[in-house]
Amino acid sequence: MISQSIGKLNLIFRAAAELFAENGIDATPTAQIAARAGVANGTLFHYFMTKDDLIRALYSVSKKDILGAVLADLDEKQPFFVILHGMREALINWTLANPNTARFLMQYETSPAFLRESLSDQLTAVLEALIRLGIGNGELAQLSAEMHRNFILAHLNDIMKQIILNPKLSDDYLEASFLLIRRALRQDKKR
Amino acid sequence: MISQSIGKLNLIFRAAAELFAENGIDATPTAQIAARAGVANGTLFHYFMTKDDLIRALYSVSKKDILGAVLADLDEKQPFFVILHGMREALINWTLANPNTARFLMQYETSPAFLRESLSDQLTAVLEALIRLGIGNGELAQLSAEMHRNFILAHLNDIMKQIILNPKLSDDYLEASFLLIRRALRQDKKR
Amino acid sequence: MISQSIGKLNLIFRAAAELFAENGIDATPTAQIAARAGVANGTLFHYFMTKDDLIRALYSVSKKDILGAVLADLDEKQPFFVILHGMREALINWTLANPNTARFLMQYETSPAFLRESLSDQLTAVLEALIRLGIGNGELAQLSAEMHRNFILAHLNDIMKQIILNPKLSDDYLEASFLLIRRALRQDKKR
Amino acid sequence: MISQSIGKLNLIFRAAAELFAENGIDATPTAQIAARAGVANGTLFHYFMTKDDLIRALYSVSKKDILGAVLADLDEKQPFFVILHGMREALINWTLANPNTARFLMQYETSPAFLRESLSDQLTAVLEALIRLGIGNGELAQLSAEMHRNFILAHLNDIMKQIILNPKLSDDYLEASFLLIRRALRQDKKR
DNA sequence: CATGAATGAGCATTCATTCAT
DNA sequence: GATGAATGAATGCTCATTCAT
Repeated sequence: MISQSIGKLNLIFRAAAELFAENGIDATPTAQIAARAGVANGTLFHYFMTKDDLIRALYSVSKKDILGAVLADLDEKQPFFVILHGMREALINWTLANPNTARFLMQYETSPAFLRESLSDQLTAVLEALIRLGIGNGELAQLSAEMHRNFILAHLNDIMKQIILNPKLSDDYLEASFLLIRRALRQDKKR
Repeated sequence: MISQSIGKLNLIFRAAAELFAENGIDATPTAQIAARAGVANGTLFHYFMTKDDLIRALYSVSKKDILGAVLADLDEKQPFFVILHGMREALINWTLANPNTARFLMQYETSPAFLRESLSDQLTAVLEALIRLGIGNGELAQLSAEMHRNFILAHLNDIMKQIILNPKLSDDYLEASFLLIRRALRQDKKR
Repeated sequence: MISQSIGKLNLIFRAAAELFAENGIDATPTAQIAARAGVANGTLFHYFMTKDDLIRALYSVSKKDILGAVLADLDEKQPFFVILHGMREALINWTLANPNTARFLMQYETSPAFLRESLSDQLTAVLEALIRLGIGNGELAQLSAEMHRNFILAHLNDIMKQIILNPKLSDDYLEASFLLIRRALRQDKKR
Repeated sequence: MISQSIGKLNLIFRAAAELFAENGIDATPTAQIAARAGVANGTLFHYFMTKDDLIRALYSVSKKDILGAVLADLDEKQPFFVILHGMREALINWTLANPNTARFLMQYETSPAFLRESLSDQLTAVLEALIRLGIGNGELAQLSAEMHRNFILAHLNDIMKQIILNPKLSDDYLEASFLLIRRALRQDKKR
């Protein structure tokens, strides 16, 4: 057994994401997760005290992963829509590479348990900072940063959902839809 | 027994919507639904053969209700954005009046069970028809009806979610956000 | 509605016998019996206070019916084996005509509830009387009436089971098997 | 834990046989079986996926046991009726030693679920082979092996039932009843 | 008599969690 | 750490029985 060990913990995470995506979080027994991960039933509870712990840990790890991907290589010197386009592209690629995790995230963030927390994440903060810059330098319309942010987040969320339902979404469609965002948010050329 | 009978079936529907919204669909035992509805446990299964049947029936009824509200009083003679604005207003009012049902709908439509069906509803059809008219008479940009439709549905979905999280969302905010949609989709004045 | 009424009670009896034979006594819900009988659920409990009452009543009626058939036209003047052959023939015909009731009887008489009673019926009595006559006049072997009786009852029971499993049992087989009984029980010709 | 462990599985089998014999298969809740076996409710379902699985497994095990007992020490060199007598004795002893299992077997083999299968077991096969030998060497009457077999099986079944109802059945009775079988089946001395 | 909606105790089964090995 | 047998509280569902109409 030289080193094929991905680590049981990661095997569990992977199995959980798969099964949560396929059958739903509540509909997935821990025994099934352990089985697909190839570990014993009890092993899962060595890593996570409760099933809920596993869910929250998976959420935390996944969120960090997706944010890392979206916020990487972010060059604040670029124009706003160039940055946004890059972020969106990163999001799309991550979703294509991690469809199960994406589906798990969408599912979890709609659950009553999660909505009660309704935490604002790092993306919100970065986005708002960029938006303020964009409004300041005349790229974006004179609207509240909140409005811009919500609009953008709604779009990103929607794109993610569409990718999940149809991974072969054409580049043409994606580019055209980005144009709509741009038209909505940019400062009017004249006056 | 003067006449306070809303009917046990509706009591069950109401109780289910409440509890599903509060605690989640899977986290709600049928016994709890029956208790809150004020009926015996077995009565629930007199109306619905399984818990899943109840869920689907509630979804079906709720969907019909929300669509009825949104598509009522629809005057096709009006300009596109006037119609759209009216539909959005109806949606907002319905959501404010039926917050539990709204939360149930959002939850159910994210579930793997539902995504497998991924049915397109009456709203999709009506919207596409209106969009074609709008494109035809120059109100809307020369983009695919599909693109317009997805953009609008994403917005409506987002507004609904925001209303649920914050029912006191200001009219100013709502009007401004509608403007963004309009800017994105309208035909550019000048060529 | 001139007179097609077989009477709800008999409809219930018939439906119960059918379903008990098909699926087992315990596996048959009263609701199903009522449904097949074409009466309302509650109606069944107008005729029988409990399901158990229905079962016992059906047993009582069925037992009377089968005994009536087997003991009819019994001519005590005839030789023992002629009488026995006639009784067996009546039993076979009754079983062929009432397969469901026959299956119900066999099922019920094996149930722990019934075995606790272990009542001896009219057939036992009649048989023992005939046996004593047969022993007396030299037709039957000099064995206890109990032994003869058990032997005969075991055979009748077995024939009934075989008819149920295979209604087309040939006459040749039946006649040959009767010969075996006769050989077993008759008085040896020579001393 | 010195060694009194009979194994939970066997504890469950034993408890099930007892309760099935006492109260009937359908009338026995799994919770009661688990309780009498001294294990937790869930443990039963660790060994058997469903109650029906438990029933079938108990039947399979019991049938193997009784057949093992009846077919052991079978010396084909002996005359037919000596062999048959030995088999019957083994059956009687097994029934006396395992009354609960015996009652369970009789109950189960009368159930509609079982009758649908109506499998012929190893005993049938062995018996038929012996019968053919017996017919061949002139011990048995010139009748079909099927007829002999059914006659014998009916008798064995009846003896088992009598033992269950009255374990103190006298040896005299048993021997006399065996004589009847012999008279029925043996080849007539004189041509 | 007849109905069938309503009841609730009872049951099979599930599953997160524990723990001795 | 790792295992998986064992646990028992929780849950969906069944069904004999009741009763108002």
